[in-house]
Amino acid sequence: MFKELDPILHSQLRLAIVSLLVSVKEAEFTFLKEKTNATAGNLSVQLQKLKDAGYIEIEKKFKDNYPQTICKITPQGIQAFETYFKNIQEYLKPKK
Amino acid sequence: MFKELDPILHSQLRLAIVSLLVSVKEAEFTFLKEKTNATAGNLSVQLQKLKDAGYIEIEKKFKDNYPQTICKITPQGIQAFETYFKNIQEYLKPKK
DNA sequence: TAATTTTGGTTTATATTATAAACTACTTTA
DNA sequence: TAAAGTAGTTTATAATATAAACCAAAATTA
Repeated sequence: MFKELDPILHSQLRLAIVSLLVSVKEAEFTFLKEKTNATAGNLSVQLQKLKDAGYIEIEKKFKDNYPQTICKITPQGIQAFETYFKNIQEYLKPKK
Repeated sequence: MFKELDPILHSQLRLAIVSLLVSVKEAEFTFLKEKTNATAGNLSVQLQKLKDAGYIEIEKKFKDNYPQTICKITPQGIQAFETYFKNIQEYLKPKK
């Protein structure tokens, strides 16, 4: 009845990150930080976990002399998000 | 943009419990255990947390000589579930 | 130009959570 | 009366989330 909710995605901040990335396809660290209201430390840790899970790619560059971290969702990440979406519906809709 | 997800409800097992209780209004411990596939220990702990939060009421009786734990959702619990439902939509729908 | 602040992060320490394992208390069955 | 089953609770541990502290370079200010 209740399917397992992917623990990587069932986290407020990581879900917000992935939610943003599925739409924009590419985002800077600072953009994600602003949109999610996360602290930099927390964001850094959670991005690393999403990367370790293969759900996002992280590219580090320099822009205007400053370090810049670019994040992109992977096909795996999209798939995981869609599955999470499907599975949580069961928890949200009233049972009969 | 992203609203806070009530940490009491943003837990796979507690969300499943509340999801069941909003529909049935009253359920036994053993019923919840079956439906959620939780271990008894985990279920016991999470029910206590939901009770501490004021989201459910727990009544302990005896039935056929055995202890029986009956759980009911409270108005606060229903309210919290509805709010959680609303808030998580933002995380689930694609951003524009 | 030396000190201070800002930017864009990472690492680490801690508090909170989730969970399983162990335990309790009682009942039924053999 | 010993063993197994029912219906839980308590406790110990592992996993998570998060903030605080830290780092390095760039920019600003004095």
